[in-house]
Amino acid sequence: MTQQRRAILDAICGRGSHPSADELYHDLRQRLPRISLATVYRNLETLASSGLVGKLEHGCGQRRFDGNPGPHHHVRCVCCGRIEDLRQDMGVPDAEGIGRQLGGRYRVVSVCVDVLVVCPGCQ
Amino acid sequence: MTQQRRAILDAICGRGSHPSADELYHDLRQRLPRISLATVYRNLETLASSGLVGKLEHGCGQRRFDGNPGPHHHVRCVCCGRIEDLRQDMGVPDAEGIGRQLGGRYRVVSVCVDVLVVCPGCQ
DNA sequence: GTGGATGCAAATTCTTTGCATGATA
DNA sequence: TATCATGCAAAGAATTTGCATCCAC
Repeated sequence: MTQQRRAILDAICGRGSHPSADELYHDLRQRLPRISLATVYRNLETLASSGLVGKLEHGCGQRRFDGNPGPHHHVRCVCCGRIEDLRQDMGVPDAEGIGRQLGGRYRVVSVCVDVLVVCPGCQ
Repeated sequence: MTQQRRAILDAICGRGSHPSADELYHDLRQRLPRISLATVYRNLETLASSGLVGKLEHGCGQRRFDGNPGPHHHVRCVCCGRIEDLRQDMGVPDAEGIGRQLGGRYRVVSVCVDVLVVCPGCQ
């Protein structure tokens, strides 16, 4: 756990939002002016594969990361691109429930729900 | 509706899978050797915005397109990357149901569910 | 000291755009 | 004929990789 990796983890958890690698990079440079974008990408990948952060592939061209690695869903505004966590499960079955419905041939890793909306600010 | 656009629509509907722009491009060159990748991208965008095909942003780095534009969910294998349609709704509330639960402040456009699995072939 | 992590730059990959030409209605 | 679509090539954007150096254990 290098100071860069810790700073990246702090930055992503401290934000509470769903930043892109580039946004994190610009934030981090205030604390660590010599940090490189490659380090941000490499550490996000490392942190994601060890389950400490989540990776969102739903964006328009650019990947977002999530300081909350637990299972939860997202609301994404199709106008401004902002992503928010969905607190309740909204009645969506969890991985086990979906797995049962699929009949056991698949091992279900996770269930990702993305609710595309026009948010109040964009209407 | 040019012959290129029709060929692209045929190719994506005829496949039944969820090809990337590049896969479609290579398929199409057998019929239209002079077609360009830019034309494929432009037409997929056009077809998607007129609702004739679906766009999947969930892939790893590369966008996939869907010949079935209606609302339905997907199963994606985290090993081989294959995407399949999920026929049943699996008990997931539809856009209206989610909209009600969100309390009316958001206009819900669609609900995308991605079930990440290890498929039978990859286990 | 050793192995993994870093910074930098270059390379890759996917996608979009500019522009002259060609096809369509 | 006027308009929109195409092919080609170049540009752009996001991400990854090669490599020498540096840091943590």
